[in-house]
Amino acid sequence: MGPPWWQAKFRGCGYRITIAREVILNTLAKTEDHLSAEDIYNHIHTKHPNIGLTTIYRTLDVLTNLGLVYRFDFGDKRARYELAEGPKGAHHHHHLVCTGCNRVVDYTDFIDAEVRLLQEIEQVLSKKYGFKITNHLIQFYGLCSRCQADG
Amino acid sequence: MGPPWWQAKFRGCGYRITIAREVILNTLAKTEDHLSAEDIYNHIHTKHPNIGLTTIYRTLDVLTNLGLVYRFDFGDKRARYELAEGPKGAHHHHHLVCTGCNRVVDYTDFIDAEVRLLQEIEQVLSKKYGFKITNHLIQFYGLCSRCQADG
DNA sequence: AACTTTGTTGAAAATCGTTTCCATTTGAAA
DNA sequence: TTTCAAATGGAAACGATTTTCAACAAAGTT
Repeated sequence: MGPPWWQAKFRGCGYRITIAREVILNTLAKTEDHLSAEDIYNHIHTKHPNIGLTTIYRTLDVLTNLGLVYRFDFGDKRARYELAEGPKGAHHHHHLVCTGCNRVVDYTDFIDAEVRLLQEIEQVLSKKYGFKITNHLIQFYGLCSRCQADG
Repeated sequence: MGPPWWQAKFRGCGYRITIAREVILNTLAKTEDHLSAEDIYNHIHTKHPNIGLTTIYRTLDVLTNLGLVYRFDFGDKRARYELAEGPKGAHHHHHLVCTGCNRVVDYTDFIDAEVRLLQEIEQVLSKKYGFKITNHLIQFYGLCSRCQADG
């Protein structure tokens, strides 16, 4: 197998491939969670004490701009990141967010119907408002069973 | 006509009706824009120099918790607020956000289809994940015509 | 009317995720 | 290797939002 799948995309944009970037990307690839910049820092720090938090923020910016990573806001005042689907990346999903404890559930139910409708809408909106639509966001908010119980 | 429609909801929760709250609510009711806390402060400040920014933040919290106001994040690092539909409030809509200039377009196209699908999904997700769903968010992101032109 | 309880307020200070600055290091093309 | 823009870490700056705290005001209670 050749070099990691994302390196091509990297080179094409004048970006360099560095250890920090590789480590950060791998961290995101290996988790199911929705990590914040600091989460990533903590995951990495033992093995790579020389990678600073600033670099993580900068790298996440780059990755987001490249479309390799999605940035989310789940209401807990910090950005959270998720690998966009790569070759064998996670399947497309949306989020169900608990407003009580900020837990996030990924769901794929109805994804097809959602995406189908979204594409239809995108087409209409593009034309009507002259937007070039690149992305969409769907999230549901509510209370998870535990938070309902806690009152 | 009786007292403003929202006062009932207010009293029922032990909240008091104050000038600040009335002014802030009226400001939101009179605009088409998506105002930030500071925007509201600026709108108000000439006529009500005694209403501080802190009060605005606090009031917006209260209004959001009461469900009278929705809080949005359009990616410009500050919360923006919009009156929830009241008696003759704005009709239900979703947002189209320009990632270039952060302009926001309200659209109502397909709203019925969107809401219908969302309700279906909500029902399934509620059951499957034990969530009590209270809210949803749909947004499209892209470049407005002006920002496309600017390259 | 005086008192009490409790919600509300403004100003200033604190918080905290994120960015910026800047001197130094590093990747990769020539 | 030489070269040079890109990338980095640490410290300082930023900026929206929250917290603190003492003063205030609205309803109820005597």
